Amino acid sequence: MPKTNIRTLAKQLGLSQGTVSKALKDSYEISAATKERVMALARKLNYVPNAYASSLRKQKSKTIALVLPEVADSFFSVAINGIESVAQKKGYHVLIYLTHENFAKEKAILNELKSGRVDGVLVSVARETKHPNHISALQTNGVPVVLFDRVLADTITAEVCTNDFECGYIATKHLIERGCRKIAYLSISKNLSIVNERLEGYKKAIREYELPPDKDLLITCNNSEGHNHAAIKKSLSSKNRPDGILASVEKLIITTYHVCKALHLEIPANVKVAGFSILPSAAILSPPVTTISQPAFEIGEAAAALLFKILEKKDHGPENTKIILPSALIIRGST
Amino acid sequence: MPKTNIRTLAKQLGLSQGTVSKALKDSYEISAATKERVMALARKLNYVPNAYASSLRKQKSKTIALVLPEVADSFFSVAINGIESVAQKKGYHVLIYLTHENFAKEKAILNELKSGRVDGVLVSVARETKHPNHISALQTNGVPVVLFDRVLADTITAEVCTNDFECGYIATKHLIERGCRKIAYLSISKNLSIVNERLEGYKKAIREYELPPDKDLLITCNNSEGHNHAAIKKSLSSKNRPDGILASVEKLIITTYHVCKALHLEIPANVKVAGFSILPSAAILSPPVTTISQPAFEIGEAAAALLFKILEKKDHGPENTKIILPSALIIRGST
DNA sequence: TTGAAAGCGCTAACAG
DNA sequence: CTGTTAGCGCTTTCAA
Repeated sequence: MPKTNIRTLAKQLGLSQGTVSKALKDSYEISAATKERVMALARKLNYVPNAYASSLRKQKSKTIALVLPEVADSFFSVAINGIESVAQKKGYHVLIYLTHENFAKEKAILNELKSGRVDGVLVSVARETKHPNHISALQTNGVPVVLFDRVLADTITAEVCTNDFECGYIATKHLIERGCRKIAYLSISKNLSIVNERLEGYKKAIREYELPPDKDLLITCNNSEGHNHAAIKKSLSSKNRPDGILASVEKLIITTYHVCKALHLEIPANVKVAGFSILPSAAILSPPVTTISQPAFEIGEAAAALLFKILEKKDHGPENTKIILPSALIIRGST
Repeated sequence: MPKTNIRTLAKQLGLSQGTVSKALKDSYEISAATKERVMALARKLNYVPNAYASSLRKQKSKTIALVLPEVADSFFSVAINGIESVAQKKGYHVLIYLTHENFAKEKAILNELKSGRVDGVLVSVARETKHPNHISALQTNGVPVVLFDRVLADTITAEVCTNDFECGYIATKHLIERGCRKIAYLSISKNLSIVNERLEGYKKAIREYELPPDKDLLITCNNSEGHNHAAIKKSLSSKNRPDGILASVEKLIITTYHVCKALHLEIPANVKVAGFSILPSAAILSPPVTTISQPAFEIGEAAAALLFKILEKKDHGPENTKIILPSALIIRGST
């Protein structure tokens, strides 16, 4: 069965391609009767327009790309929902790419996206990413970019993120007020601005309460579960072990719990734990973990909405808009 | 800056479009010298081929679609990783669509995918989906489909899933051996074959141990967290409350834990809980939850690999292959 | 209100 | 080894 295309329809109806094309999109130029005939046959033959022919001709793809470090993280899974819901409403398709926190891969992916395959791109950068050059390169090619959550410092890109500095501060303050004096901060990157914002908030609280700053309390984790487990274990086994832990991402909370379990350290008696996360199981962990809970769905939604705003050029110069949505500290048993 | 395309390159090099095209794909017909010149200019002008022009011409898109009920579930997030890793290796792009368990949406999405936008489709069906008609329709249109995890009974589609019947049986048997006599099964659908397979395994164990079958113990949940919470709560509050619970999907485990907490029911003393899940936090819940752990990454990988096999028509008739990967019962504190 | 024709950027068959 | 040419299926002037 040969695919039915516009030509097939046109031939069978004794019309020209152009007329059929216009009829299919309900153009005002076409008579109601003709439209009816065209629609009827299209339905009958189950005509589906070829997406790429149309994209090629119109130079737009009705597709956006979503570039993520990973997907097995509650934040990102929920953010995808927000993004997808907006895209679906707009009739857009979503290409998903995972960088696995790898900068080279991220760069390669963004470079490929210059191909006209997408009209715009949403990015949450990898932990290894330091410079925005690959992002600017894409923008220079006429593909708008919106960063979300994992944004880059000092870029002129549109961005949606949360109040990381403030949350780092509030969470640390909370730990201090619950009696912690040696609070470890678990980072996943030395350069990621979001992680550093949280760290700066942490430092501000430390300063404010005049706790001794301690380099050993700043633990840089990475993408290897084994490495992270070892690093946290080392810290929690040391003589000078921390009595509080602030995890900058979800998986580090889980690793910390595992380490505490292995070392028979009681949470919160021996060490208090808080972290950035929207784990649905946060409240039923043993003990329930205090979290800084990000509005993941809303961030995804806002990022997608902003991208469409740029695509539709409604607003004047939304290319540099920065949107900040607030997170909330949810205190539970671990602190 | 106008986009550089093949014509631009050809003009600047004094070559024909055809030659440039061939040179770019390293065709044996082209001299090394010419290739060098073409490549050099392409690099210099940062030439990126237009994906849609090529797709239109070759009638293939180097793109697959991934149609999922949801993404905020450990199983699906990890499966995406498996799928994406295979796709990336093959140089394919991945379009992601969420049905939110809604059949009409699933149908609409699959219908759209007849547009030539993708070369193949991976589907895990919605809880509402009963018939495979919309899937066959896509296949009839020449788009191969592979179902994974949430497969459909009695289809002639390629499928990758796990040994659900056996796992339902083993998990139920385990609960019985730990002393349960009234085991509730939490379903998310009356028609989903995967859920029913698990249920049949459950029933087999019940029969084998001659426990009284009880309709009230079969609790059908749905997509509404509120409804599920209420249904489970009602059951666990009843006089005849179950002493064991088998949850057919991850989120129902979490809901069950929340309900037990609210009702002050001790797990495992008052009620034992097990469920299908690969929650990374399973071991640090309070108490750690016994799970039937599916090889999510491998399932995703296998599904994608099977799809590519079909696309490449290597094998003879893989269109009807059924692959079953085994899950494992991981016994923890909740039972 | 409809038709004719050009062309989006690329590929592939065929000719030279 | 390189060039010419004819589309892939659709949209969009412009003409009728």
